Amino acid sequence: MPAAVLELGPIDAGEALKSRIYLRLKKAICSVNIYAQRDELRLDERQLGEALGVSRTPVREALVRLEQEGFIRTVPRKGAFIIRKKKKEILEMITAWAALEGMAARLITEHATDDEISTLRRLFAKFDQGEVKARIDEYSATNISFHQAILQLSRCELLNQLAENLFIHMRSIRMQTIGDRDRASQSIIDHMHIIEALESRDADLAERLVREHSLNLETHVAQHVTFLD
Amino acid sequence: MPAAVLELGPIDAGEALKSRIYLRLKKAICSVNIYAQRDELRLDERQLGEALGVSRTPVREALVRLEQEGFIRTVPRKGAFIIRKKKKEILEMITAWAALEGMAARLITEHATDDEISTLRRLFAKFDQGEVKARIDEYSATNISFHQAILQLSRCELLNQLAENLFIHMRSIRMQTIGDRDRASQSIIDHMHIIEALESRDADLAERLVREHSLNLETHVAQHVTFLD
DNA sequence: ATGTGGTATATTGTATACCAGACTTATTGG
DNA sequence: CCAATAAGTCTGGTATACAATATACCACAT
Repeated sequence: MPAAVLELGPIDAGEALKSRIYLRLKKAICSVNIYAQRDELRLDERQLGEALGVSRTPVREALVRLEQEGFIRTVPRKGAFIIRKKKKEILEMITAWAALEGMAARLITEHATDDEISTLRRLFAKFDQGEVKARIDEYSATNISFHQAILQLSRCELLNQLAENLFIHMRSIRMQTIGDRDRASQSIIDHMHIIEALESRDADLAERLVREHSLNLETHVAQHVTFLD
Repeated sequence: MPAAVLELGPIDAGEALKSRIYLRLKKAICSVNIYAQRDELRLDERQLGEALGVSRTPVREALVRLEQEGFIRTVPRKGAFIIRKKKKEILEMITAWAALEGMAARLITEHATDDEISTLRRLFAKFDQGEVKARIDEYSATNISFHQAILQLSRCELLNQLAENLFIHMRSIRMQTIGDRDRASQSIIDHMHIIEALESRDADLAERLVREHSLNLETHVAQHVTFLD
């Protein structure tokens, strides 16, 4: 008598508690506007464990991960504090981001198909030039999608991952600066030039445009962002 | 009676146990030639704790950090295994490295003093062209110093840190490939061109030379390194 | 002989207990 | 009243105990 053959996917036994706690905490930390608080928020292990219904052990392991990623800072015998990034650090992140995304653009000119590149153009199809300012929130989301798409199309997992890690920290900055002056209008123009460079497979130009686009943000933040520090 | 004033360096009470364990394990992992082993090495928590004279708890927290940095992989209920990098992953690391170091070179042309740049040249003063092959180990060390110096002179802490993390994983690769063919001779020529570009404050040229130098390594690894996978 | 299933063992995941350092507060001496 | 010190509490660091699960081995049945 032959055994029955059932279609069974592997059960999700994995994802340990510590990983789920890590994700929960990360989301919670990212959604707190740290810069509105007067001083750095402390995370109490016992309190967190109680709130999540677990013991301190997995909470601590999640905290170690968050520390390693730069979200929190643990001071021996004092506790874990959500890090408030210094302006200098934000600027450095944008610099590193510029380097990574520039390389991604270069790779796209070498590896991506025309079809893939055309998806970038379609992202902005729903925006007419004039509309951008009116639908600023929607545009901000599209803007973020554009940059993530660049990284993904590079087909370089590591570039994507490194940039994503930086991006999480910069997310709030990006959203708060997109509305400044006429940055949104300029942004969409830059993006179109980048797309054109990618379409014409001009690696040097694409890299330069992407880099300069990011470094413009850096200059803007350096000059006009005041809520840091 | 005045208390005696003793010259005491600050005791290393700060650095928590988990951090010291982390460093020890990291060093140990890096010094193992993983690619010589037949299959992935497993790290036994209890055994490690016993060897270090501590309990499993701080060992586990060190392992979490190592996992997050990509040195090990922990499988639930099975343990922690030293990761053997795939060739594809090594190539991606070199790509990301090229992007970061290229940006560092660009920053140097903008921020570094002539004096700082001249320290790069002095690194190679002790090598005559012909000598390089003979003193290959010494040159390999100098080579590594050169690249680290580029990152440090950029004055961008983050670039330096990101690149350093990549570098640790690539260290063994770099040392094993420097001896191949006439890579060492070509290397020193490339380095001199890079230094010249930095001295003439040509940002675009310096970035390009640095990037191409790294991407040459990538091509070499892609073509000639066989002990991965 | 081989394959299936159960049990024993080893090892990780989680919880708890205990310790040490830091901050707070109260008390005492000036 | 102020300052300094000591005690108490709070919190993180570490160790240990307990639970869950994977692996290996062995017995039994086919």
